[in-house]
Amino acid sequence: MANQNLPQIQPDAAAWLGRAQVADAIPCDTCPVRDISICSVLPRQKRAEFASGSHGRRIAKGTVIADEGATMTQVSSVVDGVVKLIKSTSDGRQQIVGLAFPADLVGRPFAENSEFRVETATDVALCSFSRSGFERVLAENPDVEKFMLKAKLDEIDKARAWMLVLGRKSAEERVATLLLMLAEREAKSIRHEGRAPTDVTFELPLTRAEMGDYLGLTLETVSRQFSKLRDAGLISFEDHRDVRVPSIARLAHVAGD
Amino acid sequence: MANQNLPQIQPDAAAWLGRAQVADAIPCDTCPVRDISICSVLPRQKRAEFASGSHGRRIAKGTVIADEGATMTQVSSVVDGVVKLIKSTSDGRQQIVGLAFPADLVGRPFAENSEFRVETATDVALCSFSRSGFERVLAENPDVEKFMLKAKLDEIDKARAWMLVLGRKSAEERVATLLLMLAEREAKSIRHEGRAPTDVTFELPLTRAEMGDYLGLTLETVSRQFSKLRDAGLISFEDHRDVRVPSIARLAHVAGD
DNA sequence: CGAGTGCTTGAGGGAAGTCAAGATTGGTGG
DNA sequence: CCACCAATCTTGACTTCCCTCAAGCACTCG
Repeated sequence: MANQNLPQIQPDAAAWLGRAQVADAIPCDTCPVRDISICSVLPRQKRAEFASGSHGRRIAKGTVIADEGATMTQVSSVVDGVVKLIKSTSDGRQQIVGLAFPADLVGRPFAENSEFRVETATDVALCSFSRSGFERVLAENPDVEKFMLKAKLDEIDKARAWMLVLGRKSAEERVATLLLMLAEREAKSIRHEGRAPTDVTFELPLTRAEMGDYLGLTLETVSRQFSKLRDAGLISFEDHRDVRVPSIARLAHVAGD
Repeated sequence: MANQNLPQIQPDAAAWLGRAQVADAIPCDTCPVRDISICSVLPRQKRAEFASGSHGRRIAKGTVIADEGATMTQVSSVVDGVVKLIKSTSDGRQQIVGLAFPADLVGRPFAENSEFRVETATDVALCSFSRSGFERVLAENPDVEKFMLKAKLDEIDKARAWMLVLGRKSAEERVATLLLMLAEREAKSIRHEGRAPTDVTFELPLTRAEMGDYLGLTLETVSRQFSKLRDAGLISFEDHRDVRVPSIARLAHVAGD
């Protein structure tokens, strides 16, 4: 019960930002999510403000953007990487209650404090508004508000779908469900010419411990289920981080629902 | 694993509506949620349309308003009673992924089909728009859209908070968390003169099986935990449905987070 | 090359699930 | 009004799945 993967030390973001290979921010016109993120409905001038001098600014893996219960003054769009939303009990158990992928928004308009810890799972690129600035944009641009409402309605559906995973699925089904979600995301992202592939290879954005925290399992159970799925031929590994899913359909079958 | 509380037969709503004690709908001007529901920002004329000739129309307990995956043409505000949102696996396991209380909205604008089954847990009173009508109201009334966005942002926070319950809490903590939620709701509702009480008595809106489905437990485990909490003096029963919580604070302590 | 981090695997235990039997309650019809 | 039936709830005995604790391996980075 008093288990879990306690908060890790947070690296020095400033130092990280100085590292050569990540110094460059992503400009709007080559932004990978410019057509599907909130920017697609943002007036040109507001978009410039959103990116606020540092289009797609880089944040190191493991950086805590906001603590649970703490003030959060920014609303951001994820341009690249994965962000974790984490809730904890007083005795240190923690649960990842959401993941934000590119084009998703993190931050909470109309509320002073964050309901959960917001922490980068990978190196991340963000575009940010101040919360008040974002609220002003919402009030002045009906299209933006409608976009946000639709996005949040989708987010609720996804959160509720995950409640079925946490409440009723076996360890094997949970792990398969997560892999399926990542595999489908990957398949969709590479459906350039023609249809989406059924055989995909991708890098896991989370450690075993993080996957446990997302799935309501321990890291050992996650590891065991990976081995089981590997032995059953449903997945294979290059190394611990790179997975191949030869048949998304077969994986979906194991995932349950 | 292949457990769970299968769908019950749905009573004849028409017959039910004919019953004497429930024939009367609730008119707007005595509506218990007129100041806090979406009606508080709805123009007078739209409000009349929302209630559409049958202000606070009555629906029998156990009625399925929409099936998982089926078309849902209405968006409704709960005036009285409790509505369950249920997701299922193919083999019949089910999870209540949300409860809608008075002033909450049920239904999904901007989507044809419902992501989950929507079913009344108690006798319920509703006000409804057609989905298309509701979308029009949203487009034409920025205040309404803003109200909806804020409501949905709160709903996401609540759904995420519940993910911590499902992913990381023990059976005892889960049951205590549910009781705490209901007790706090009750305390808030009767804080007429002065402050909210710390000792409350209320009727459980769900059966043991339904509570199990909400908490990711079996009905037997829910029952056992009730007995345990009773023996510990944290709750007491009039009968199986009426609970007294003598100290909300003590219950909150057991609930964890 | 040693320390740190992340991952895997094994052995054992415990919390919750499953199966089963009764008790209680509430609704219905005689 | 009472008797019966179905639904709901409680409790017990047993089982199982996942957690806990522990050891060891692989890879990366000073």
